[in-house]
Amino acid sequence: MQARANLKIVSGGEPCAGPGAGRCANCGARALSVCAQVSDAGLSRMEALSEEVELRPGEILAREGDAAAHVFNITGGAVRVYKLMADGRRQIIGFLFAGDFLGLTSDKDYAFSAEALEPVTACRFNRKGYMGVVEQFPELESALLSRFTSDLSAAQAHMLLLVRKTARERVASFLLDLSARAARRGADADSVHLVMTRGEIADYLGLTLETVSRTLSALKSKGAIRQTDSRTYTILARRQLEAMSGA
Amino acid sequence: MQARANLKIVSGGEPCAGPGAGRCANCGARALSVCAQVSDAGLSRMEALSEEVELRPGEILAREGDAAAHVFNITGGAVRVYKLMADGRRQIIGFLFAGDFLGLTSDKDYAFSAEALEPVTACRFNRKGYMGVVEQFPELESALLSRFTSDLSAAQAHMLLLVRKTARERVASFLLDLSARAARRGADADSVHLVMTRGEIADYLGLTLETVSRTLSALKSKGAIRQTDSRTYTILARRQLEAMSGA
DNA sequence: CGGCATCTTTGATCTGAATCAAGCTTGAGT
DNA sequence: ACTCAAGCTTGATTCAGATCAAAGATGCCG
Repeated sequence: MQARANLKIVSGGEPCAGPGAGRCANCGARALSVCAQVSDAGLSRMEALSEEVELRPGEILAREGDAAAHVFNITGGAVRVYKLMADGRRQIIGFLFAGDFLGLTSDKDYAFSAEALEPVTACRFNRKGYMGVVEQFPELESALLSRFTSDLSAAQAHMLLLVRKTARERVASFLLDLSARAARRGADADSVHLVMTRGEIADYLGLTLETVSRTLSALKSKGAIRQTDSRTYTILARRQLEAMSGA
Repeated sequence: MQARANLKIVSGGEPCAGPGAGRCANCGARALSVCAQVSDAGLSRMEALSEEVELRPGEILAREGDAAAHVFNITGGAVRVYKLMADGRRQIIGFLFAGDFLGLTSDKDYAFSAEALEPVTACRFNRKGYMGVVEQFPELESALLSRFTSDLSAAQAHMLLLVRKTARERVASFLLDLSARAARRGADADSVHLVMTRGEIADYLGLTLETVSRTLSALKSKGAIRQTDSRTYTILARRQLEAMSGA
C-alpha cells in the first residue's frame, strides 16, 4: 500500500520536494521527523492503522458533531475546514494542503467540518488507534504537542487579523500567507494560485465575496499584483504587499 | 510551601469549592485529575518545580516574544491574554480565572502577553522542567493534549463569534460565557461580575468600548439583564439572552 | 471629605464594508 | 461551437458599528 510511504521516517526535516501533487513521502514524514528513534514495532503498528484515500471535490472528510473517527495526513489537493452557525452563517477556519494534518483531537467528536476543494489524496488513520500509538512514543507525543501549539498560535494570529485588520490588510495577508505556503512546498513563491472561490476566501477572512473581489482589483491597479487568470496572481511588489498587510 | 497543595491529586473531578479567591487545592488538582496514577516520585518532582506567586494588577506574567520561562496555574484573580499589532491595535485573546493554565506551549517563546487584571495568585512552574515531567507521565501528557484540544476549539468558536456575530450576539455570548465560568467555580451563575473594563471587553469581542456600553444598555432596557453596579449584572432572562447570542 | 484620574454612558455624525443589482467571464457538458 | 450554470467584477445604495464629542459616575489617595 502506497500510504505506508507517508510514515517512513526520514533522516532530517528536509523540505517536501514535489510541488504539492501526488504522493509525497516526505510530507508525512517531515511532520513526524522528530521521532527518528521510534522503534520498528511502533512504526509498523502505525502502518497497520493507515489507509490511503482519495476524495473528489465536495466530498466531506469530517462533519462537525460527528464522532471523530479518523486522522488525515493530507498528501495532495486542498481542503477547507469550517464551522457553521445554526442559521447558516459560515466561518472557514482554515485551508489545508499537502503535509497538513486534520482531526488531531482528544475530543470524542469533531468540532468542525472539512471538505475537499480539489481532488484530495490523504493517508487516513483510525484516530483512537493513532492516539494510542502516539501515547506510547514520547517523541511522537511531543511532535503532536508542538503541532497543537503552532495551530493554536496560528488561530490566535488569525483572530487578530479578523478583528483588527481592514479588508485590504486581510487580503494582502492572505496572499502573503499562501505565498509562504507555496514556498514551503518548494513552488514559486511569487505565483499564488487560489484553489478556492472568492466566496470561500471571504468566509475565511470575514468579508463578503464582493469586497474580496474589489480588494484584489484595487491591489492589481496599485501594481502590487498581476492577474494571470481568474485564479492565479503574481506578486509584483512583495515589499509593498507586506506594508499593506499591517504587521 | 502552600503552592504544593495545587498539585495534590484529588480523587474525582469534583468542582472547585470556593468562589474563586485564595488558595484552592482542587482547582489545580482538577486540571490534572486524570492522572490519579502518577507515582509519588513524579508528583514530588512536580512539586519541586513549583513556586507560589502573587501579582498586583497591571503586572505582567508573560510578554509576547520573550522566552517562555514559566507555566502558571492561576489559583485566584483574573488575567488578560493579548496580542498587539505594530501600530498598537490590540486583540485580547482571552481572560483567565482560577483553575486556568497559562504558558503551556512547546515553542521557545511566548506568542502572546498576559497581564493581571486584579491581584492574582498562581502556582508557577519552570516550563522546561514542567514539560519534561509531563513527558514522563502519559496520563499527564494526555491531560495536556485534551487541554490543547479544548483551547483550540474554543479559539475556533471565538473566531466564528468575531467574524459572523453582531454586536448584540457577541455581548450576549460573552455574558453567558462568564456566567458558565462562574457556575463552574461554584458561584451564582446568574450574577455576572465583570472584572475587566468596557474597553477590555471591546478588545476581546472586536468592538469599541462605546458599542459594548450601548449594547449592555440595550440588553438592560430589553429586560434581559439588570445592572447591580457598573461592573455587576444579573441575568434576568437567560432564555432570551441565549436566543440573542446566536447559536 | 475633596480632588483628580479613570471609567462609563449617551448623543451626533461618519464610513468601510455589506447588501442589492446588473452584466460579464469561464468552463464543463452536449 | 453552443448552452447553461457557476463564479467574478463593478456600480449604487444602505447600515452597523466606528469615531468624535461631551457629560456623568466611580473610586482611589492624600
